[in-house]
Amino acid sequence: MLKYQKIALEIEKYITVHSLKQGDKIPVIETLISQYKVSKSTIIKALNLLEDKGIVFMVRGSGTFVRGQIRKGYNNLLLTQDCREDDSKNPPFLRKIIGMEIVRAIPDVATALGLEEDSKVYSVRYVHYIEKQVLCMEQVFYNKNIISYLDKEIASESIFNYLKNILGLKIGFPDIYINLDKLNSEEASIFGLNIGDPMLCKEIIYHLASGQPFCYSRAVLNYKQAKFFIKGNRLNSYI
Amino acid sequence: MLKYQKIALEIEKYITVHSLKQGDKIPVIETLISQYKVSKSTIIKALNLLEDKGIVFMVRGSGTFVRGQIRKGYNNLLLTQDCREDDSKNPPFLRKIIGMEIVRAIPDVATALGLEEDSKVYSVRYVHYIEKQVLCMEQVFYNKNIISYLDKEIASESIFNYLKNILGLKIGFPDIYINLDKLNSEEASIFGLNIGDPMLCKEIIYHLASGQPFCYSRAVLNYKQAKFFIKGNRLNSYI
DNA sequence: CAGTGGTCTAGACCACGAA
DNA sequence: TCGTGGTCTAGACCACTGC
Repeated sequence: MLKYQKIALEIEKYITVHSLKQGDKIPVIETLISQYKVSKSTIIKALNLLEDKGIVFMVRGSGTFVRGQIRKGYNNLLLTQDCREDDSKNPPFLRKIIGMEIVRAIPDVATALGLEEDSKVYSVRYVHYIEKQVLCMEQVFYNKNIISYLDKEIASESIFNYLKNILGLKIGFPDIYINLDKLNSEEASIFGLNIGDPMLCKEIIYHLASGQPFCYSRAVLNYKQAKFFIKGNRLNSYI
Repeated sequence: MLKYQKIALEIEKYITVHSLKQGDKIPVIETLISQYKVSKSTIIKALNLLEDKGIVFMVRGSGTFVRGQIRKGYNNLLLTQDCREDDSKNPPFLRKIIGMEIVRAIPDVATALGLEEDSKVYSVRYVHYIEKQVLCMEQVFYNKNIISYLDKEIASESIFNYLKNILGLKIGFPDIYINLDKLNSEEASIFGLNIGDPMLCKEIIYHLASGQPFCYSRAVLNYKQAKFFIKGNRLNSYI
């Protein structure tokens, strides 16, 4: 683990153990330099990392401060393809595989993964539950040329860890798409909602570090649970 | 304008004028160093900026490459409180003020802006159109202690430019919240949709660079137009 | 093993906020 | 004016990709 990542983690821990709240100040850069015995750039890089994650904000001439918590019940839109973060404050989150097969890519899937139509892909279907209520139905496609082997056991755990640790793949960046529609009859019956009720469709295309897309996830979410937040940064403020 | 920002802009322009596509390589860092006559760190900072904006991705040992374009009809979720980016490829985007007044903050607004209940705030209501169709209804609240004067003329233009350039305020970071619901009768009639049809509610709390919230926007969007994308980065990939 | 991105350093100098 | 964050430099050294 790199120095600046490690320092970022420790500062994050510092904020937790001191129960710092929105607006509380964390030690100044000079202090952190002598505490961690690294150069100024390294400290700034660590703090920038925390700023990008929405944990602190830095004010020139004044200091570095803790950024506020988010409304209850909202989930980080950027973090996972899941519907809810699984932390101790929220009710437990459950995921079940309801099917895994090798299929031929339909046009949408082929486009997302940059493949020829009818190429072989793994298809894995999940249902996500929260307190026995259906939250989200997800279908995930993996490019079989890249992930040559997959089974139900691997798919039940963290596939991405398998890809990283066992296959040695390097995960890069996701493209995320959001749109709205009405539930069809099949979806409505699974969610226990009515036909025509709102639903949110969240599609994610994951790329390897090399830029090649390898995973396409399409999730349909129960509108009552589809609550998300994003902590923007300076970049996102150019109105 | 800072060196690294300027260089980032020029590289962005370079990509445009050379019509570079997904996966195309841009000049290596050494080349950019001698071209712009700056240090390596400055070039890397410029490229990191472009990477954060989702314009390029960098692969160690290999090079820096252009990141792909996004599906048509989808809008950047992070960029504005508006519903659609106003570029030449999309149909023109129109915004109309339908009311401006000074009101007392109701609890939701007071919480968002960190004010006492019943504090004075500006309320500005907009309707956003796309090709004569109603896209989005937005109500924006400004803390009157920070923005002491506002009028309809200013509110019709870019308020944020007014805040930056005339009032000298420094804009910081936004908190963005997304949730779904059904249209009520009033909303349905404005959109020309049916009661109970889906809608997306997008709330944004804008903070000054000092961390103080100064603006709270609540927008209700036509579900047929509520199509968004986000270009994630490495950070967003820890599944 | 050459080419390329990435980390880290030490230090000069700048820009901004608060007193 | 002083404390604090931010830019920029020059260069050493490291880590990964692809030939």
